Amino acid sequence: MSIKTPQPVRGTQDIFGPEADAFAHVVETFERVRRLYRFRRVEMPVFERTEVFSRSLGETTDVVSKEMYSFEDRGGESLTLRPEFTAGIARAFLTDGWKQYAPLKVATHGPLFRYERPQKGRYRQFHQIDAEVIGAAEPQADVELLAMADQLLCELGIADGVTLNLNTLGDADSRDAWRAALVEHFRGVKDELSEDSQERLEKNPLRILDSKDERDRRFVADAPQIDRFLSSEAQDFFASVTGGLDAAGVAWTRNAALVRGLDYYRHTAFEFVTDRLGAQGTVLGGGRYDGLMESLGGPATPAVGWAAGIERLAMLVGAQAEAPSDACVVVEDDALLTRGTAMVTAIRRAGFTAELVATGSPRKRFDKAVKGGALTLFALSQGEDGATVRTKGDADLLARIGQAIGHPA
RNA sequence: GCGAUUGUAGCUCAGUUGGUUAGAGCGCCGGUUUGUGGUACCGGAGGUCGCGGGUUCAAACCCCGUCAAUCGCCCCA
Repeated sequence: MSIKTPQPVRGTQDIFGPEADAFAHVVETFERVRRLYRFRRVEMPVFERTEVFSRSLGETTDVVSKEMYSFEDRGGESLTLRPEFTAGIARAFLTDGWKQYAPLKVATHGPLFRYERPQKGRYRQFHQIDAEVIGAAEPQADVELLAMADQLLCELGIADGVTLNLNTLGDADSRDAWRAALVEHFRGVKDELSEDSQERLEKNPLRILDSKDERDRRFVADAPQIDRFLSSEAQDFFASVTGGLDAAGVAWTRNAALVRGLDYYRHTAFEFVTDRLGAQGTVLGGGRYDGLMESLGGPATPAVGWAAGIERLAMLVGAQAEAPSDACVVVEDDALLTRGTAMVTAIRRAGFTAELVATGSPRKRFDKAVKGGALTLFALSQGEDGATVRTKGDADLLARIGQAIGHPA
């Protein structure tokens, strides 16, 4: 009587009907494209020891302290629901000896969990597709990965209005020098920056570059560029990536303000961005993370990868109209229910999609079936001279189904 | 963590300056009509107006709190 129905957990979603079909379409397209590029499928655990993520992300960041779903299991072990794929795959590469397969191209997809405030295209349980190349130091790996991403977006039909923003963070030395120059630059005008950016100056100065505040934008425009600090090796690497993209016919735009917060990122950083999703414009993002394996206690191992939110891709794809049923069997007289059951089963076994309508007022069942939108109808009714089957719909399909189930159309 | 907006039937929404028994469309259930037929009509079920206080003779409506959703900020692996 007074039992309260449990409400869904904040930030979770129940995906249904056309939206669920759009979701499935994204995953199916990803699976197909990933095979074209010969990326191998991996299935990963949904949870890991907390260190897998805390070591790779850095112990002190907000990300680790506030935005992970962590809990203790019965043995007192701290575990965490995966907030990303990369760290878990890197762990598996080390613990499962996948080095023997290097360079290893893998792809996966599934749910991820982040304790964040939900908003458009952002949920606490969300879903990503993911692709990684581990053990490949060459810029060709970056190019292949980006070409695959580009092809995926094209095949999903959402490439229009989506642009590939590309940047390089250089190697570790380049990056450190650039960072120091940025801090110096912004410290000079600290009082004129937004409150948020004054904080960022201490915690995460690179983030000032993509501040949305007008007060910051003026100073971002003439901030020092990474290019001035790139070693010649880093310049060569980036030139190879852009050259490869041009050769592959992948359009890109240089975005010198595109950064990554974590130190393990090196060289290539990229995001496919759209203006059609409000504040959550990044549709697919990734980069080269040559420094990650060492933070997990492994040997220096170059790697590059990307991930994309399935929900966001599905929103761009748009709700998919559900395919109509090939046939609908209508039982207009309850005496014919067994016959209707036999017929609908036969149709399905013959490989046609079919629905059975046999409930509610018999007189209204036919209308209900028509509204259901099936391509053909088989209506069973009891007349003066016994049971009759009336049909309606696409003549060719009626004939094929009729033949398959041994019933003349 | 912060801000804005929104919470009325299963869904989409009306609801006047606060005023009697809170409505419509769709959907659902039943009946009549039609009988190769997506029609039309009649009827029915379904709401503690998110929740809790307050103001008032009287609150869906005004005030406070709270919860939730949406969008944005922060953050973004």
